[in-house]
Amino acid sequence: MEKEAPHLLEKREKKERREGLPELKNASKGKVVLRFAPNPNGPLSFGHARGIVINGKYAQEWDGELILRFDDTDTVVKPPLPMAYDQIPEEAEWLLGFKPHRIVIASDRIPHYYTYAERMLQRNFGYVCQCSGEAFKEFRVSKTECPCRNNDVDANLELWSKMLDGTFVPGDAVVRVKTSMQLKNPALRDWPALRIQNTSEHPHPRKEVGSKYRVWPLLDFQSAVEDHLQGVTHIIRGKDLMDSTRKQTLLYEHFGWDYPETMYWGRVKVHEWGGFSTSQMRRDIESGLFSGWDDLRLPTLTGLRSRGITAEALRNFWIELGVTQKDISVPLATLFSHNIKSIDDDAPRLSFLRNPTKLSLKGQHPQSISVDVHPNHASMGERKFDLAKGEIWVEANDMKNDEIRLKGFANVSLKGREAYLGSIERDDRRPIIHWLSESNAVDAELLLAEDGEIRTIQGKIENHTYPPGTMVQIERIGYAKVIDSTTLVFTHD
RNA sequence: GCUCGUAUAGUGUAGUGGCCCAUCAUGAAGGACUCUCAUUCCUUCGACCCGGGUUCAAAUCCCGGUACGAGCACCA
Repeated sequence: MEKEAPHLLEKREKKERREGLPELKNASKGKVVLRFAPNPNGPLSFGHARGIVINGKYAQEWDGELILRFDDTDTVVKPPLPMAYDQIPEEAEWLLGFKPHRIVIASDRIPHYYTYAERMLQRNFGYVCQCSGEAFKEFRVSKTECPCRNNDVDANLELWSKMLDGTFVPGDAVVRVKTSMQLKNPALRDWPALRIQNTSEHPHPRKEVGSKYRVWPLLDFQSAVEDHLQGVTHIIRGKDLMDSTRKQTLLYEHFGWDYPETMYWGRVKVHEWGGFSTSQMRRDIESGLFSGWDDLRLPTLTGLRSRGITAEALRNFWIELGVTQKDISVPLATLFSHNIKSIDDDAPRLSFLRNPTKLSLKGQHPQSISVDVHPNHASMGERKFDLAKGEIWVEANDMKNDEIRLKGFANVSLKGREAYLGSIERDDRRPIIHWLSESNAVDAELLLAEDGEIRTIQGKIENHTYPPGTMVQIERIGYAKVIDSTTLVFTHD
């Protein structure tokens, strides 16, 4: 047996747990093109981060390209926000650590979409439909073909020109892709590809586009054509777009193109946030409910960033969730644990006192004492507390015990507002508290997003010179982000 | 209603017919270290939706059920 079938004797290797993202099908090094296509109707949100991280990670792993595409083809329902065109690329770069390789703006590419729409009409796999939405809905449900379906090519071209020249107004006509009205899935039956928008009343917010076009492609058509034009090889997106894939595949068959490989992820909810939409956030900001897109309470990328969540934490978080099609609900604690891993090593320790109470030191004490900036990294230096005045601050809450230890300093016995110095050595298990010397304490505020509100906690902070944006750990409280020398934003425990 | 999809510990996740009385993370509990309620480390807890079938063998394949989600927009 050893000679004839040695493989049967070999102990099979223990399967190893797959690390990172699942294998990309049909991929070859250097030839992968992916895209992330948000509607620029606001800055990026937490959910968008998944699209950027996953697509970006694959692009990186396969030495390919990531396209950032603005799907800004709606000027009425979800009109784009001009600032988003600048902000999104910056946010994407912050999150990825590299710039997207290409940026495509759909509203710049309308002529291309017209070209393919005309080709579709000429080859007779598309038609101009003058039925109302209601009327077509009935055809769709009853699997019957609408009369417009039998227009000949010339008639369609004639109607198409009326769409373009303004003879038709929104609702008068749309261009449909001929699939089949017999398709099992109603969503796929002769789906709409282009429609008319009233761009005099609702101009496109980009000045260079404005009211230039009346006819605009719908997502499925625009995206399908653009993916082909850009040579996209893999589409990874939410599973709510599964039927989109099926619609687009039918269009690709008409054109004789090959559809990219696809992967989908399910819906993600965050326990603590529930649902939110870009449009709703936009209204709430405009009405003054939130201070801006970077409001600490908002699940936008910029909001999370201002709260102190790092790009690295976000990346690791989304990669850990992977690309499963399950609909999931994650607790913020998961994101926070990634964030702690990302910041703790570099976070200087700082004291912040809530309800500060002043005590006077009684007994012999040194003029100053020094403690580490970071307990695990002596290289980060020391901070020095000046004790010449013999006055210190502690949190009122910590005065419940009379016998306490001032961290890094000495044991004290409390008698009212007087603290009698005891052993310098730690010789018992009394509670250890954080404290500040009077001369090193500055009035300060700790901002905290909680239950949809921003609470301000007044207190005393240890004087420091860390630049804005520095992530610090406030001892016994949690991690925070430095706004200025006397303001902190609480990140998480 | 029609169509599509998903179902593994509290929460995520690995697993594509035998390595699985099921991986890893997070969480919870306990402990070690530590002059922070931090970090790090250790231990423990805890799961294959239900019912059939195929097979020598099923978390893995098939059928049915159930639950949840999505699409059926002249939104993206």
